[in-house]
Amino acid sequence: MGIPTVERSRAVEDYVKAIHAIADDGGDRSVGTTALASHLGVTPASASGMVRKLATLGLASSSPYRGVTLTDDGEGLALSILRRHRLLETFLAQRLGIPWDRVHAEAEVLEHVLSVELEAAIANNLGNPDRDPHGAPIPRSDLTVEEQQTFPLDQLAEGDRVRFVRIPDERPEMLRWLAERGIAPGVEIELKRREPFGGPLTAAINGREHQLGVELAAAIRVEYL
Amino acid sequence: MGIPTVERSRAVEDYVKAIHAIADDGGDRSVGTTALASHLGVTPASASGMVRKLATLGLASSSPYRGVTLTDDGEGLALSILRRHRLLETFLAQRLGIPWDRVHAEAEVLEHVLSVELEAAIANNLGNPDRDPHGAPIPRSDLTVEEQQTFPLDQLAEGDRVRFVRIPDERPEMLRWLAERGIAPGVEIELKRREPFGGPLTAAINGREHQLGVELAAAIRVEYL
DNA sequence: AACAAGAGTTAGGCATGCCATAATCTCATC
DNA sequence: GATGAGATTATGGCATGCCTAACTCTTGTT
Ligand SMILES: [Mn+2]
Ligand SMILES: [Mn+2]
Ligand SMILES: [Mn+2]
Ligand SMILES: [Mn+2]
Repeated sequence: MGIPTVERSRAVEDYVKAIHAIADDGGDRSVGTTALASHLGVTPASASGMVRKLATLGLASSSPYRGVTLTDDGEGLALSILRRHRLLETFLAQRLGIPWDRVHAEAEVLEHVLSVELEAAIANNLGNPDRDPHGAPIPRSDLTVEEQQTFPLDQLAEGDRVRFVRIPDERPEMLRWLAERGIAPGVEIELKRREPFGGPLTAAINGREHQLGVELAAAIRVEYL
Repeated sequence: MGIPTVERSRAVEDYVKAIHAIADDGGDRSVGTTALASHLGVTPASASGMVRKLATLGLASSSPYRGVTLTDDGEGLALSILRRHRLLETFLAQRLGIPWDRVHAEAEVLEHVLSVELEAAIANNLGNPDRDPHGAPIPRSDLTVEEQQTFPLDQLAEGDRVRFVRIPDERPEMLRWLAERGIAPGVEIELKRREPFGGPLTAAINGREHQLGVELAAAIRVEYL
């Protein structure tokens, strides 16, 4: 633990964030070098080197050939970056009217530069929001996160009625497609039909029917009502 | 001219800004390497090297041993950074309630990272302000700047009545001292007395008399009513 | 139990970027 | 035309982060 006083390079922060992200959706096991590397678009050798560095910085621990795990410090750093990222996205969308498909790219840069004071001011200005524009939970200032069980829309059965919870923020085209149709976290969705063989899903949303491709349906996370 | 599309390092931007700043208050002549170096806290050798680099980037032109001048491109870059800086200061102070003595440090970092879109959104959100919290003019989006003649408060004669126009943003203590007394750009000032030998000035501001040290009085720029 | 394939690591380098010291050079002035 | 302040060059150091090539583990299969 401990308040991050040290200067952390952008690369270090992005690696830590990546390790956190990969571990998180693979159910918390340790992260492989290759997965990490491909996530960041570098070679495994590079990732391996950086992992060693993260270890000396006390951010990760890795037994060679066994994968990486974040230390408590590393986990804290990851969460604090995630907090800044999501607060920024929320602020940009809500206060500056930046479309939700573009806030991610901006936040990706600003997250590495935001001062503690500014982070606090933004959180305060927004009334300490729980979720970012894409429905992702914003880590609280004590770095706890509300966990919630969600399901990908493509696993529903016909007739299921659910609420749209969240969607990844990295795919602008998807976000734009949804925005054009007024589909955003919070709306109710009823699954009408699903075509076999990777066919589209038909869903009723806001009183209209929409055809959702499999990729999209897999990206949309929902909760049961 | 031309829209800055290329990646410019933070150092490059700060050098250009420094050249602009030094040239600007010395009445536009070319800037010496040593002055530039000491302004940035590096050795003349380093500044010399960077100046050569700025020249290859088309941002500055320098005849060796004769000092540096910004090219039109360089001037444009300087002004655009200045615009971002001052928009940021205004935004932070006005929308996020950051005290005016702290906005400078934040802006100093963010100015290098702000996207064009965000700059526009901020300007728009603020209603395209003319001046930052310290009274400095904000370059317009076409990079023109309103020039205005001002005088340092310490050059006034007893009895002069003036308006506080601006104050440098780099000295937090000064700013805090002023803020505590409700003295900010826009207020009227009447010079009551000046003590000789570098003594303080007595000025009536907001219906109260204040003793202003020489340094402070020299930093405060005013216009005649 | 041996082995191959895949995952991971190490070694060696390269590129960028920025700055410093030391030595040298230039130019304006006396 | 000597001098000294200012400027430049030559070298080198350090920090970052990436790559390729070659090697070593680990593990699942046979
Ligand atoms: Mn990032
Ligand atoms: Mn998001
Ligand atoms: Mn700066
Ligand atoms: Mn200012």
